[in-house]
Amino acid sequence: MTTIVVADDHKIVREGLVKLLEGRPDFTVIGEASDGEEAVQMVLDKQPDVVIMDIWMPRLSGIDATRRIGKRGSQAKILVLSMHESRTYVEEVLRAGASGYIVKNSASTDLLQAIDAVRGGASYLSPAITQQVVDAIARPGDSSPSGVAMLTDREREVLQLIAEGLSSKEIANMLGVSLKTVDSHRSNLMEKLDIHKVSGLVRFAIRAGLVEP
Amino acid sequence: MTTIVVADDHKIVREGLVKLLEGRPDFTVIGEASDGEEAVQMVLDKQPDVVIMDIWMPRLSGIDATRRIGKRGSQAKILVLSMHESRTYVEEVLRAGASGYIVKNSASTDLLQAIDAVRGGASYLSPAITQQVVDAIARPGDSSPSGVAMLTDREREVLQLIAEGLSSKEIANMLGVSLKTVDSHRSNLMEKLDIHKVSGLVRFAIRAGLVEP
DNA sequence: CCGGGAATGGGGGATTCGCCCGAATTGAGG
DNA sequence: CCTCAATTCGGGCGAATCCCCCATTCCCGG
Repeated sequence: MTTIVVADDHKIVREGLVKLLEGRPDFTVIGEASDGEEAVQMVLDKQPDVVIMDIWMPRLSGIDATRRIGKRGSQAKILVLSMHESRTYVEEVLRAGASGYIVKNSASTDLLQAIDAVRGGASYLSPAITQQVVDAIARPGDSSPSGVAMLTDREREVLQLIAEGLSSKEIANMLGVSLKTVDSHRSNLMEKLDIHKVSGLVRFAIRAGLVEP
Repeated sequence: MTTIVVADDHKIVREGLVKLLEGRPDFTVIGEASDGEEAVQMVLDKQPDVVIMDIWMPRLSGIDATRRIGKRGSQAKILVLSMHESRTYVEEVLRAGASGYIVKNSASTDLLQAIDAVRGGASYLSPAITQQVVDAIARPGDSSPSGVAMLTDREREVLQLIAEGLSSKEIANMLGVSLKTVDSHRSNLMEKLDIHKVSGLVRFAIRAGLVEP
């Protein structure tokens, strides 16, 4: 028996995934989350065997959620679901602690196969991206994917929320911290990225895969 | 004999195009422009038969430049060159008055063929995107390209420059108008699009194809 | 010929941003 | 144990943004 949590901001996608998973009697979906924060809470609460995590999510990206879950000591295996095949995402995701990366183009049988793989402690990467990962390993020198790696978890979160259009005050309320703290993070990440305008931050966040265009 | 103006912000691309065009003795490149403003001036000045126009350009996008050239009564046929194959761009471009749309992936023979076509008063669309245009025509109901159509030329320019990271003051200097005028345009376009944050404007401009991510 | 949209310009004010200065706490790692 | 990075929070200030109000000029279409 394998217990599963599904995290995706699109309800229809979630429902479709659940339907797919119901095809396997030994799979049980024990929870659904519609954003990163909710996913983290749910995983820590219900301790599933596997988490199917969308990479794009409001409030907290799938990458950050993955990072947090790992940091809190959960044993849940995380399988990241993405519509993109570019190398930068894959590296970020794996560095964040995910066990698998599967593109949304994959066949449903691939998804089931991927779940079995990560459940058993193995890794799973979609065929479409394995080659790119191999390429990345082949030349580890240029490991500056886009600059996101320079940022801390909190800074990445703040950057994402800025790019989503929230003001510092709104971000402060959402994260439950002071306006001044958000302002510090904003200053620090601007310094690190050497981008000093909102417009530049938004474009960077899009390129880095933190928000949708 | 066909006279041609080439407009592209990348020097190497321009030079490559010129080399390609030199293969045809009946083609003469009579000018090169590195941005939209320069392209408009040059076309009005030299009255070429055909303009090869990149869709991405600083100061003034290829779409806006096309729209202006048509408005000034020039008889030049405009062939838009783009690296993107998505439908929204094509619609915008054709609505702006271009005679052709060719993707940068095309073979050089296709480019020459396209020039001949527009020179003769015909239209040319890259094979890769014709199907998408047919689809768009098949269901004319959803003719809400993205909202850019609601904006005036000037507003689109200002939006592009905002998304490129310029402040209102810098935009005013670049366009040679008052800060207050830019501020007016900014307010008006935000009202029209119902987007009241810089981050939202940047994402919109990227989706609309005005700036690169 | 006249209305209206577009572009131009201006005053003023509330709010936010960007950056300067500072400091306390916490936790991971040498 | 001690250090350092991360995170938290504050005060203040100049600049920029955003949103009102307003006017003039020009040009296009009815």
